[in-house]
Amino acid sequence: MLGGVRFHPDWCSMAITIKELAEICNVSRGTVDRALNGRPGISSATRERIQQVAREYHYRPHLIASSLSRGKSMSIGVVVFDLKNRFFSQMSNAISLTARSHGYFTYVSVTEKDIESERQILHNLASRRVDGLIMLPITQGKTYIRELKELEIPIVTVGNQLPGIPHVSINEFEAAYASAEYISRAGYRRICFVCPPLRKKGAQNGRLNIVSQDQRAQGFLRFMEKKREMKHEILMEKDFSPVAASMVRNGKEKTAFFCSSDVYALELLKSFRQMGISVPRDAGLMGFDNLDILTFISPRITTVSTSIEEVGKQSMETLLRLIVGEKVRKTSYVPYQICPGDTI
Amino acid sequence: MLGGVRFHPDWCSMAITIKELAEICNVSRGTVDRALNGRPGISSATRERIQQVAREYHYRPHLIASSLSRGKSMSIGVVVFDLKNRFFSQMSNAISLTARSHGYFTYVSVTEKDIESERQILHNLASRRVDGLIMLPITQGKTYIRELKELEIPIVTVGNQLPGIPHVSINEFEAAYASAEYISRAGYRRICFVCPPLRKKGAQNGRLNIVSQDQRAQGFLRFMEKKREMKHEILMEKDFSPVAASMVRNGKEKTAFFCSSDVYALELLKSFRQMGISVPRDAGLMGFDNLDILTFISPRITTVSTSIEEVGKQSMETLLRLIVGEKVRKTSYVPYQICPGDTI
DNA sequence: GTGAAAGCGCTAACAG
DNA sequence: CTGTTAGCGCTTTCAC
Repeated sequence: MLGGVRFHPDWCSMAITIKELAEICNVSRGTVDRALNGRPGISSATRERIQQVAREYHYRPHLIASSLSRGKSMSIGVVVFDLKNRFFSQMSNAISLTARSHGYFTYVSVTEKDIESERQILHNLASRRVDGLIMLPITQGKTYIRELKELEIPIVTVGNQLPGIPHVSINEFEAAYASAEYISRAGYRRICFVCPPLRKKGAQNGRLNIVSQDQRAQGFLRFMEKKREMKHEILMEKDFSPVAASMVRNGKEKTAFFCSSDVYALELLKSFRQMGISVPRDAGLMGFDNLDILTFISPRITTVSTSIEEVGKQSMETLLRLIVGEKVRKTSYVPYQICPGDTI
Repeated sequence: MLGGVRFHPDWCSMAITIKELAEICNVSRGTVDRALNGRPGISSATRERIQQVAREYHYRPHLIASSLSRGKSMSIGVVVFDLKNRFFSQMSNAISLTARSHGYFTYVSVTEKDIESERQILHNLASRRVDGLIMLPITQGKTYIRELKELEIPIVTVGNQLPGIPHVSINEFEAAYASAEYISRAGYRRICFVCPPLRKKGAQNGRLNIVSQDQRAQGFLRFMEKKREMKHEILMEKDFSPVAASMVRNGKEKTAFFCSSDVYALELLKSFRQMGISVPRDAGLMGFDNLDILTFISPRITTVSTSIEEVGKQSMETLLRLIVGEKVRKTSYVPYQICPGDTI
């Protein structure tokens, strides 16, 4: 490009810049900017002439330069455990769509439940100057929250909560409470709550964030406090199936297994089947999340629908509000719904 | 920050820049750059001093500025139909992980099988100057491929193929051929191939890319050509379940339904159950993809495992090779494996 | 309505 | 070993 002149639109393979366009059109860069970005203060004649030339030369705006200059990257970071879990992928899907409809693109990254990875990802995203962050934190604790605040980036959490940081999720507590109530109404006198090991102090120095699971447990327990006449247990072994099976075999009353996730319910159903225990004949079963794979399972597992797409959408909308400086509610709840099935 | 001086590390909330660090340390920006980015030509004494100050002031590199200056964004675009489909989300998960292990972050965006969205996304990502692109194209055709080439960005496709563009996937043709063979060996004399409507010229002007599904069909047909004594049909109605059911009821021979996706197999199994048709007693059933939800389904559906994570990983690795300018194979195949189940 | 110029924060080539 | 300087491509302010 000697002398700063381009001879043919398709001649040179390198991307054309605003500066070159300016030279070609014999105007200043400012004018090109006005023409291409719909800014005022330009005659429609020159505007169209410039737009025409830009098209001919396949001009492509350089969003990195633009970001640097405007101090906005138009990108947001999404940080989740992984995308294998349907819950997270469906949510990311909704986030990505909502973001794009507002001109934002999403960096999606997965922590694999590793605290150090999470830290690195967050810092990297901060360095990339994302305009906001939606995260499902695995970490918790004061130090961690301070670290997040020091990023000075608008953050919305989903799933697990972090005190002082805006949060979108279903009302886990209420949903679990209502589910227990639902089971009780169905006539069961004994409920066993199946959940992953909570407050596992050992792993990763007890910093793992399991607030969400914990709230489900709390909701369940609250209902049980009200219904003193009912029996309840909590099963949080890693290998819960054999224990559950022996409860079914040795218990006098028919037990309903209320699982804090559909995944556990599926596990249990599978093991029960292998052991010759029939659901709901020998035991009740209820899940949580209404994963879409349930439609293929028979018997239809009773569960709680948590409209995960809505969580994704609302978290993004909340984040956008934070980005433009509006105040937002610290916690927004998305509706849940009990989905009757054949197992309760 | 009057006079360009910062008094306290924690005093000012705005991020500190390399220029300010230079002033504080009484060195030049070049030296700070050398210290912070491990470049040679600096004494370890000043390096450590600068690093120390950078830490005190919570210096955070500005990757946007860095990208602009170096002409590399260290980000790559991932473009898929959606993340609801397990296939895509598992792949994106692997891509994201592999990318990060090489310092790249991934913009994940979903087209929802809309040609116009796909175009917009690609152009936006190009404007963001992603260093590479992994995509599962919905579009096909010469014009489209030219458009992709004009982006002048390294591209790797997965799933659907595009002539002339590097591609990573399983060998659909071979896998389908082998599956048909497997079914035949199991003693079936009649196979019905269930797939989505191929060559659907109507929708989106026939530009929809269904190469992947097509290759599965071709593999099936090739085997059938060899085995003239066997009967075969192809079922590609939208509402295939009733048709399949009537085939089971009216056919003289036991039919195996070979579905081009586990999703169809699941659908069929469900409908069959509702209609009192038992698998594999009344009909055989084979799927494709080995979706992980199959472990929860009984009977265990016979299927083909396509190690989708491997596709994600390899596509990213191929892309990285393209980015550094290495030559790559136009097509790399990832191994497939037949997963015996109880339905064939 | 248009032009000129000073950034945005970092990199890299060159001079000392 | 360290400093200087000219970009990277776009935005924005202020003159004219």
